[in-house]
Amino acid sequence: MTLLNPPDRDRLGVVRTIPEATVARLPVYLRALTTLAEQGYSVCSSNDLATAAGVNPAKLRKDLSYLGSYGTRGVGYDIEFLQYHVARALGQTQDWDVVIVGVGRLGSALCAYNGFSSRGIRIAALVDSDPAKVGTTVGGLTVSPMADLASVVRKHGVAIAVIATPGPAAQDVADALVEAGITSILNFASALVTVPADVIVRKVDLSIELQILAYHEQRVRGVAG
Amino acid sequence: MTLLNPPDRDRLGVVRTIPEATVARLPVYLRALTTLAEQGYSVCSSNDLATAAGVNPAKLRKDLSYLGSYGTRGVGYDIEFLQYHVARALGQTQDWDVVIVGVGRLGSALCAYNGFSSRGIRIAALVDSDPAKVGTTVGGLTVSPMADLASVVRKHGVAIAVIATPGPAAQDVADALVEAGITSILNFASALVTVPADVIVRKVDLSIELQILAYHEQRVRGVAG
DNA sequence: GCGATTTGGTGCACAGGTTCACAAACTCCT
DNA sequence: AGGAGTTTGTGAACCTGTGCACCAAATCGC
Repeated sequence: MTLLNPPDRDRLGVVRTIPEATVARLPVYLRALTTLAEQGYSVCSSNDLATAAGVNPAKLRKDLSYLGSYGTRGVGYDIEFLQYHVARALGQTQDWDVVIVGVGRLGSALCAYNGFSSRGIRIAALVDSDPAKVGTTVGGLTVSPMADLASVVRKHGVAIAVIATPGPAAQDVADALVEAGITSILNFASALVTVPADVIVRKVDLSIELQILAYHEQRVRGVAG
Repeated sequence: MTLLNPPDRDRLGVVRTIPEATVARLPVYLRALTTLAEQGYSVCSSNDLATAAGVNPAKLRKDLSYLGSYGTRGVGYDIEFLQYHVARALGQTQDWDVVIVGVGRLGSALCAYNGFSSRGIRIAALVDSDPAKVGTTVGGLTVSPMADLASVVRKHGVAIAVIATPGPAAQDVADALVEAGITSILNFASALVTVPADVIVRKVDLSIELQILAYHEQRVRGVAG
C-alpha cells in the first residue's frame, strides 16, 4: 500500500505521519475512552487506558504521541480532551457515508448493526444486482439497482463502499465502484480484488479467521496426543 | 500472544515454527491453489501462485519453505501436492466443529455462509440466551439455550467458538465458553474480552475497519481541499 | 552429455513495530 | 520553596517481517 499524497505536517512544518499499526488501534482507544467516560472518569493514566484497551501502556503512550502531546505528566489524560483529539485524528469530526453492495444476509446484518452511527459511519445506500431485491426496504433504506451506483455515489458524496456479495461477483463490483468514484473499499467477499493504486482495499475474511484458529488448535492438539 | 506448547519439530528434530504472519497467509494460498486447479492447471510457478494470491513471489516462496520443500526447481509446484501439504499444515486434514453464540443477524449470516464447509469448518451448534430464539431452527440447526453450552461443547468435541452477541454480553459469554472448555474464540462483539493465557482470541470489528478507511479518506481529502 | 534457461530455496540487509528504561514535567505535602 | 511521588514523552535496543539477490537444482534443446 503506497500513500502518494504528502504527509501531514504540524504547524512547525515537521512531518507527522501516523504509523499504520497505530491507526488500527486508535478506534480501540476511542472506544475505551468512551467506556471510561461512561463509568464516570474524567481523567485517566496511560495505565488505565491501556488496560481498558488491552494493550501495553508504553505502546499506548507512543501511539498517542504521534497525534501530539495531549497528556499532562504527573496527572494523566483528560478523557474528553483526548477523545476529541483521537476522533479528530481519525477524521470523525464529520460523518462518513458508506454504500453497501450486496444485500444478502451479511449485507443486511451490517445494515442493521447499530454500532456505526456513534463512530462517524452512516450507511447511506444499499445496492444489489438482484432485481428481486431492488426496491425492497432493508433497515429503513430502499435497495437500488447496480445501474444507479454512480448516481447514488455522486448524490451522497460517498467515498467508502462495502462489498458483501458472493466471491465471484466481487471483482466486477469493485470495478464498478472504482468507476463510480469510490476510493476506499471494505471487502467481505472471499475473493481477491485488484484496484488502481489510489484505491484502498481492506479485506475481512471470516473463514480465514477460523482457519487460523484451527491451526493453533491443531498445534496444541498435536502435542497433547 | 505466547505459545506455551513446545514447537513442532521435523523428523530430524529441527525446530519448525511457522511465523504468525505466514499462518495468516496460508489460507489465502490454499484458496488461490483451488482457483488455479479449477482453471485446469496442475502445476504453477511461485510467480503464478503469488499473483493469484496477491503477494510478492519471494514472500510466497519463503512462506512455503516453512512447511517444507514441496516445489521442484525449474518446474514449479504441483498444485494438488501443495494443496495437500498446505491443508495439512493448517490442520485441515480434519473438520473443526464450531459453536456460534448469539443468533442475531450476524450469527444467522455466519450460519448460512457456505464458504466454511470446504475449508474444514463445520458449524456444529447454535446457542443463544434469548428464550424466544431457543428451539427455533436456523440454517438447519436448532438453537440451544446457554445453559446447555457445556454439554453441547462436550458432545461435539468443539474447541472453537464464535461470539456474535451484542458487546455488553461478550465477556460473560467468553467466561462461559472458557468454563465449557473452549480454547479458541473468534469475537465479533465490539468489546474487549479477557481470557486465560491458554485461550486464543481473535477479534473482528466491523466498525473499526470502516474507521480505518475513513482515516485514509480524510488524509487525502485534507490535501485535496 | 552439456550449456542455456527456468525456477525454488535462502542468506542478508532493511524497514517497521514493540518494549524498556529514563529524563522531563507536573502535583502534593510539609 | 523544596523534596517526594507520579506520570508522560521518547531515545534506544530488540524483534519480526519483507524483499532483493544469488545459489542450487531441475528441464530443455541440440
